[in-house]
Amino acid sequence: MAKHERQADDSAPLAKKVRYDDENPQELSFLDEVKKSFSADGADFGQVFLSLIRDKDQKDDIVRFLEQNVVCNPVSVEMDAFLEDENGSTWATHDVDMDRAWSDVVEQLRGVGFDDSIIRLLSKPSGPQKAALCCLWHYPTFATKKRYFGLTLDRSNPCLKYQWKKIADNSRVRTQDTYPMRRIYNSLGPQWEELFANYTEDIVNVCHDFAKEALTSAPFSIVLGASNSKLVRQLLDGDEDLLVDDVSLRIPFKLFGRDPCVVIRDKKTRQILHVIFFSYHGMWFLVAKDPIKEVLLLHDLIWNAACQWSGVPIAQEGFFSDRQDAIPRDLLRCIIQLRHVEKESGIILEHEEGRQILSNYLSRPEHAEFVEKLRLLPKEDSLLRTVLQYWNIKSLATKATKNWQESEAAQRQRDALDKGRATQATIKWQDSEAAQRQRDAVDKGRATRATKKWQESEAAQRQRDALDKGRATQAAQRQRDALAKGGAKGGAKGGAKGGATMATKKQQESEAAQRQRDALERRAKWNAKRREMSRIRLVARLQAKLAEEAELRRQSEAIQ
DNA sequence: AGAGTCTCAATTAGCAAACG
DNA sequence: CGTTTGCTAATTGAGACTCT
Repeated sequence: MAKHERQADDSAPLAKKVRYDDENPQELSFLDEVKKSFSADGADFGQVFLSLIRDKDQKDDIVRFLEQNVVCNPVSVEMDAFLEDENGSTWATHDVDMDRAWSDVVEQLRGVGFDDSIIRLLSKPSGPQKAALCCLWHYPTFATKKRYFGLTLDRSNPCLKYQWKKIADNSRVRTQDTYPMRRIYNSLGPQWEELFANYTEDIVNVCHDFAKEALTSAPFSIVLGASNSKLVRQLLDGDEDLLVDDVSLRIPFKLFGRDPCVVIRDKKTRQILHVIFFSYHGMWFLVAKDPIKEVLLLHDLIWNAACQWSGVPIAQEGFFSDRQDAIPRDLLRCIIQLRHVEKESGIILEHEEGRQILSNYLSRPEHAEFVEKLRLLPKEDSLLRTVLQYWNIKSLATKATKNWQESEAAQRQRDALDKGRATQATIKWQDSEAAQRQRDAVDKGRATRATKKWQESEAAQRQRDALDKGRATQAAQRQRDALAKGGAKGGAKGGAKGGATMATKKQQESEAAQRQRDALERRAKWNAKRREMSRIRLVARLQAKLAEEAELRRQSEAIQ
């Protein structure tokens, strides 16, 4: 501790800061950073975005559109409260108009063949029916705490969490899935056909109508993901009364092959009715596609402008841009997440897709050898699991180094493991649910070994061999001991007199059975006592050890 | 003397934490 | 997530050991 303070007193960072302050009295704000990056201008994010628009008339139209009042019925409930209601049998209410619209959709889906087992997997839009901003996502997955009767703005899902964190208050935001059916994530999309066969078209139509209603009832929208980007243009292009007008921007890249903004006009009056932004899906921020700084900045700009114009408070102006350094760690979280889905569904992620997600990581020269091995992996084997195992090998290598073993982290782990063992040995822990689960597991293990399948398995054979080996070792040891003692002692064992007492009368038989039962009972009592004693000894041993180490630490600290 | 316990080995399953 | 260590308990069985 004192060391740290001394380091701080060395005032190296302080000196640097003073120098920095002298040269640069004002640190670059995030808005300035965005402006500089796109050579743009403006006093806020909305103005900066407008300054990027190439067509002057289009820009003026948008400015006129922005002067209109935003009509909205914000919700007044806690929008994530539904996550706590684990056994609810219907969807949480945010807004009565939305409830009406939603039950209508549910009825339509029921009408085209959905039964209750599928209905409960539907995810209802969050927020008001009449919203200032609409965030349109693609479809919900099983990566959630609330799989039945869930809502779209679900912060227990890694992707939706991005919206939850970016936006401080979603009460004016309608967050909706184009396809509200919970499906296992797949690169090919939801694949309705396999589930709904002949009804697919009807179902898709219901979803599309609802999605279109969401977009056309809000003045501003953010549409997420490549599939949605294509679909939304299609839906609105197909409307006779509407005109989709691309907004050309002065930026050096495209999103989904286009500019990330369109305005929707009334075909007759050419008046702007909606402004729609396109954004990468949350998954894009999770995986290690090389995150070009400008793309991240543009996402912040789009979301900030959309929020500003619709009167929605932003939590972090630079939320997407600031994530850059977090990507390596998030890649692992992402893989764990995907592996979780694999295990749950039993469906293995396509190797090609996995390679894409990992492309950044795998392209590093130190992994070349591993990449070669990965190429040979049979396609029915999980790529994710293989990668995790690879990571695990590296983790073991680290732990095998003297450096790690002597580190504080290693000491922390040793202490923690001791502490864990001590808690497991306490009476309190043994009464806990975890202990019960463990006991159940022991039973389960026993049951497994009782099966014919296990007994005929290779593992069982290995066990039998090991037992034989153990016995042989013991026999050899005995022989050596006997020889060492001089051999004379080895006595005649008692003869086999078992058969002689074979009962001839029923009474004798029952008495023998009784004796046997008594013996078993006595044995059980003894066992229990023995377990209790060993438990007490263990607790004492561990506590003594912990106390000893604590004392040592105390002493060494005192010396320092 | 006889009842009860312990020993060797590997395996089942779970828990406590750490790392990648 | 997957893997590690060292603990919980049980199983196999024969022989040695301990307690009553």
